[in-house]
Amino acid sequence: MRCAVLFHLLESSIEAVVAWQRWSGPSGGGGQNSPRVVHLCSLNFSRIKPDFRSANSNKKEHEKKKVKFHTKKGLWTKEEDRLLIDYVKVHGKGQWNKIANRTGLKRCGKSCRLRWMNYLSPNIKKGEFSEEEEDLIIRLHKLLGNRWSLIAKRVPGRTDNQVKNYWNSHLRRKLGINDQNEKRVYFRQSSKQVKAGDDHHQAAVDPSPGDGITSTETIEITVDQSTQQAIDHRVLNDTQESMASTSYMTTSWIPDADYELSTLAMTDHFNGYSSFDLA
DNA sequence: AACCTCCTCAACCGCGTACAA
DNA sequence: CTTGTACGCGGTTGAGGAGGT
Repeated sequence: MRCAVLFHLLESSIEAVVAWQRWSGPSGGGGQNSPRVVHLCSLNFSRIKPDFRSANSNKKEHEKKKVKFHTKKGLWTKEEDRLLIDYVKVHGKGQWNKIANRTGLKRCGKSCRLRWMNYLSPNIKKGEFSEEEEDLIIRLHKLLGNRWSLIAKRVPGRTDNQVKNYWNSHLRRKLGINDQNEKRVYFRQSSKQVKAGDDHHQAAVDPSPGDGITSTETIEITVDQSTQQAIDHRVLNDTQESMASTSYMTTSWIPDADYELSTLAMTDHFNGYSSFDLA
């Protein structure tokens, strides 16, 4: 019994760390996607530039205005698609900003990339989501939250945009989630900081559909110091074990995505099924 | 048939990091 | 170190279609 509780707390702790990573980034949403790295024991902020936004904003405004006069917006026509497909056949993916010059297509590079990645690429599966895909998305979302790119990487043939849209239009309603009553669970730790410099020791965890918590409930779990140390120790050991066969151990730096997929495997283990089923 | 409402999803937007010059 | 460019991500928007009245 005590063991089961410990595992539960351990799982919660892992999810809290993942959630904190997700929630602690600079506001605006974009920063959590690129290959950010986290330190195994102490999270390191040195790679995050303090005020990069202001440095870039003027330049980007200028860029935006410049582009606005020349680029077309809105839905793509078949002819535009054909031009883009022909371009990729010849030049491959990348260099999206050069497409306009090379093909006469009046679209910005960003738009071209998006069109290819989300629609034209032959690897994309179209049509209805299967029950297996749906189940997979639900489970992955439970663990990773709105990290659509990470989720999409584990749903073959589906793009982050497809997964995101499917979640927002189908699964949210199916699971009874809406903006007003999205569940948010808080873990309070009495003696151990989850987040560097955070005196309140709180980490918000994404809503977990189907976990039996009603929509308006808030759960607070208080963990005493010794228990927390045991959890920390166990988390560290298990994480290191899971990484033991990889080169990550040589530096103890882990790419963000791999860290989370490792976490996924661990939590799957505690849930009673293997993450290999997910692939 | 006309109008309205709701839903879906492709596309846009803002912001982030990486990297080369 | 700064600047410019490229690329990637999540949140949001809005056109267009479906269904109801």
